[in-house]
Amino acid sequence: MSKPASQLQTEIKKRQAFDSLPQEAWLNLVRTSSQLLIHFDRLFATFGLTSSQYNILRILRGEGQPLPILEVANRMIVVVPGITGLIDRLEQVSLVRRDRSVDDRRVVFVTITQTALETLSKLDRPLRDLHEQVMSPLNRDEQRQLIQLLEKLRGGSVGS
Amino acid sequence: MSKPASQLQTEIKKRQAFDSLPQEAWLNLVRTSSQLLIHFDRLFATFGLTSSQYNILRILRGEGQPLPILEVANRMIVVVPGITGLIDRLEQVSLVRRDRSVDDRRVVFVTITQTALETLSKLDRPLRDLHEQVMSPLNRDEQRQLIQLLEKLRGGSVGS
DNA sequence: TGACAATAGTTTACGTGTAAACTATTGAGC
DNA sequence: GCTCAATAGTTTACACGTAAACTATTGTCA
Repeated sequence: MSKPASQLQTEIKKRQAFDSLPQEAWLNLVRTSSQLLIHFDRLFATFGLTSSQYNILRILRGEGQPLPILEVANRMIVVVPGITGLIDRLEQVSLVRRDRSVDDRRVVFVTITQTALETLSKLDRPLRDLHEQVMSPLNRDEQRQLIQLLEKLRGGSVGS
Repeated sequence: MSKPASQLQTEIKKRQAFDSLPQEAWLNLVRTSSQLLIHFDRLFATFGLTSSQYNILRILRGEGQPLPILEVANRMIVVVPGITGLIDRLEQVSLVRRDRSVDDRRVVFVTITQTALETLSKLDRPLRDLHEQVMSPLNRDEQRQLIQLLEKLRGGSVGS
């Protein structure tokens, strides 16, 4: 029985050591992300939103004008068919509007409503605070280091 | 118009810079994890499994003996009600078996089947290779650095 | 102009994650 | 021995994410 080799290993009560260093890195990545995500989901929930819904609204606000549905989908990590239901639900609670384009009747523009803009502005501050909070275990240098490692990781080898 | 400040910023066609460093770190984390996850999902899919299903089977194999359902749930990140359906589906395709305990008739033990063990063993090598592959943009020192940063991040400030 | 490929979006079907309410069984205290 | 809280699991209801098949519209090219 060797001493507990790593934090993650202890957390998940794993008996053996990790199969490999890459595996340990990978599991740490997934676990950290999913664990911190919970806090953001909760914040959004207090405003009656989900993460995905918030992301859509944020994209629309950032753009400042109506966007075709598929363009919204492209800017999310979301796959095409999923976007329909998301927009449906946002439309039901009047956070966005759908408008068929006159130029090309295939495309549907999505417009953010005033209500949604107000909700978003109420969310800005708490969200920013939460970012600070979850990242607070790392100082600014470490945060920059992390960013650099993740960018390198994403940029490399495995396409798309 | 300032020059593109970061890779992620370019990827998501964001106009403004990030609101803050913690936000940038956070978004990098989520995006990296979800992006790499795709590759693992695909590998599991070629064996007719999902990530969650694989995780359950792996836990059962690691344990070497039947486990109560809630114990399995605890070792996953999964919330209690979710586990029922997962086990249901695995049972339908004969990868696990359910056995009600005789000592305490409330608890249900889950047992991994021989078929599942064989599937898992076929998966071991390709999975290990995939771990290597997705992590290959980082050398071993960088992987260790990443692990250390993530552990520090997870260990800090935000409870639960 | 008439067939046909490409594009935008929706529908359907399935697996999963979350929360809340519910059933069955057990154990503890009186 | 009976009541009652706690524990193990399931059910239900809803929001996604993914893939495949489908509709509607447009553009191309002969």
